[in-house]
Amino acid sequence: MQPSPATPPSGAPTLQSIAAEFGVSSATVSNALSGKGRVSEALAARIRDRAAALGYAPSSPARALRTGRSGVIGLVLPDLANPLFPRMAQAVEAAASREGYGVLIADSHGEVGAQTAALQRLVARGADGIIVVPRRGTRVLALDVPLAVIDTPATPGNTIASDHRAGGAALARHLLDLGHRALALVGESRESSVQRDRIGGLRAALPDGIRAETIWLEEAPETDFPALARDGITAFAASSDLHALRILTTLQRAGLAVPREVSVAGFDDLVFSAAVTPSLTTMAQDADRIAGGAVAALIARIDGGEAPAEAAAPMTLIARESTGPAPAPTADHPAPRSQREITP
Amino acid sequence: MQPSPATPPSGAPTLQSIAAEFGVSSATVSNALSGKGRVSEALAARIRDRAAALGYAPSSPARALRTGRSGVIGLVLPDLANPLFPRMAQAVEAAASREGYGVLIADSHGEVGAQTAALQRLVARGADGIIVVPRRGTRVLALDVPLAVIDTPATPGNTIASDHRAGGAALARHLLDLGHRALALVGESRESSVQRDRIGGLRAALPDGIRAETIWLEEAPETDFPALARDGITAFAASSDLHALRILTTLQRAGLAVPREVSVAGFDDLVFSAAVTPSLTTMAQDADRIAGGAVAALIARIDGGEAPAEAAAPMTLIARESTGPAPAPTADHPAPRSQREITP
DNA sequence: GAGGGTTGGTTAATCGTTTAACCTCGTCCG
DNA sequence: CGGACGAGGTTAAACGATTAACCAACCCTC
Repeated sequence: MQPSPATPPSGAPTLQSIAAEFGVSSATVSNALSGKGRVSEALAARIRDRAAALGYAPSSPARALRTGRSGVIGLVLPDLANPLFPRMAQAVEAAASREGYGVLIADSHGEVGAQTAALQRLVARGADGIIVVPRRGTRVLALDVPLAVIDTPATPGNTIASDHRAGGAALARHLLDLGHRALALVGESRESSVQRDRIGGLRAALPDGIRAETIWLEEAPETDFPALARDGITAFAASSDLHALRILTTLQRAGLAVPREVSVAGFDDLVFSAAVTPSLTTMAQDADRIAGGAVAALIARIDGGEAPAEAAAPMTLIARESTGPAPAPTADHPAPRSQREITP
Repeated sequence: MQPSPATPPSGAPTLQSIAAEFGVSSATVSNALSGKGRVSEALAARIRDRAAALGYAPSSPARALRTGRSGVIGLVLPDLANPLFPRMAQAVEAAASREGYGVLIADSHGEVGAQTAALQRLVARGADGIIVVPRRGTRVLALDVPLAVIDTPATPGNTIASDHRAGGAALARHLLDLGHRALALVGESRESSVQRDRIGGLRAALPDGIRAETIWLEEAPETDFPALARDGITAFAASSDLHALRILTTLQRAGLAVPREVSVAGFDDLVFSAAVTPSLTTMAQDADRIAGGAVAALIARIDGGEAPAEAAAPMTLIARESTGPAPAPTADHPAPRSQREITP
């Protein structure tokens, strides 16, 4: 009984329709394709060929119903419009599909309530596990579904994240090395643990005697950056390239030369960062590594094992044109004395 | 027989477990919850209460298997890292979840092969339909699954899109109204039908006698924008805010005042466009409308009907600081004579 | 030449929901 | 009082894949 050319009665081929062509049972076809049961190699080969020719794909609902696994993971993001997250989404999608998983997205639109709602929707849709990038310092409620959280190493419940603190420190060192002794550290909101870590890392790496002004834009939205520069600040380090860009263009507009007179640096190496003039110096996250780690941890959890916690991924400095040597101190703005200089 | 407090034997509640509590059949519970069959209102109410209390959610694989509908749509994007698409993804997700659908994403990473591969993965995962934002002028292959395409009105097979051509024309008019008579139209690639339409719309709206230089960055990546400005160009219109930003910062760096000496405008109102100084004038897409239209059309197709084709959504001009009146012509750069001025 | 092992399958149950078809009362009407 | 009817359920079959349990040959060995 050879395969009849007859297409399956209607729609997509199923195990049954293929089985009927060969006059065998559907279990045999299943076994042949999965290589699990006992099927003669000859028959198995013919079945595989035929299945391939028909473009057979197992019905995922049927498989999901039987096995209890949907092969889909959920991804909850605070705000897709924020340029940082698409990068993460892209990396997660790539990592997941490499592992044979699909990705169901949910945007919590920045609202805390929507975040939990999104989680539940994803669970209801049958996600095997969920990756959450929590909104500003939100604690993710424990759910009875495997979870992986991308936040900061410091956050309890965090699965994997960039070492934002070390990243901040490295950026601080970069600026110190360039001779800057008066910096402005610009964040948006203290409530974001990521931003707290970045700014905190920057601060902590600055020795005493260095002038450092911390500005939270949420609290001081009208900050006059050019005025700060004229007041002696020679470098701005922002917690995001978006703010760095804002600072950069504002300084440029005010006639200040970047990086000759003032340096500017940010975080995350956003799409535009390389495109602007001067191109932005930035601390980049290794999105692929973070996403890969999150996906791996999540899958491990789905498969029952505990996740091998790899907490902090290093960030890397991308030094571009927007940072340069600190300008020579003028009489107007003497260099602040650092402790290092005082104690020889 | 009242509901026993006993939780269902294991895991999530099912129709059966609830039915058992009430001593009725699972069909009755199904009917009570869906309001379809014949169930006494009293019993139905008790069942609904209990289901709500238990947090019952129907198993989506089971439902999908039975009904042939997964309640999930796929979204294929060319490149999530490109800031234009997340906006669209966000709007699609919002519209879809409003309609009770989940969104499965797939990033084709700009590769044409990956685009078809992504489509097939999504179909295999059981997507009821797919929304595609095709990569630069790629024709989407016909699949046996409902499709909605977001490209340009001109593209065959397109479902819905912004009227990029009219948007270009409107932007051109804005610049003409400001007195500009020498423009540079800057696109990235001719292969993108969206960009062709935008630049084409700009060109077409310019009367004879207006100087207009079209620049495709893919072909002339080293274009010297400040030189163009010094050569008499007073306005740059870019097919994307990303390029507009690049032009803006390059001009600023070169010491040209925007918009006093040169105007710059772009498309899409990307995240950073309002944040830079000067803020960017831009032609914005109505992402919610496009996404909503695409989702509606797709669902209509899924439900068997033909989609009500609403082809072109208008774009809206967001005039900000980066465009202003054309500078008074100097002896060095006399205003080109427009036909309008010649024939009174 | 009977028992044991191996090979190559088949049968049937199961996952949870939906839905058409059927059944069993009680009621009402002619 | 017999039959029709409606209200309120129940039964059972499907959807398609997986998998444990079973079974029929056949081969080999003692």
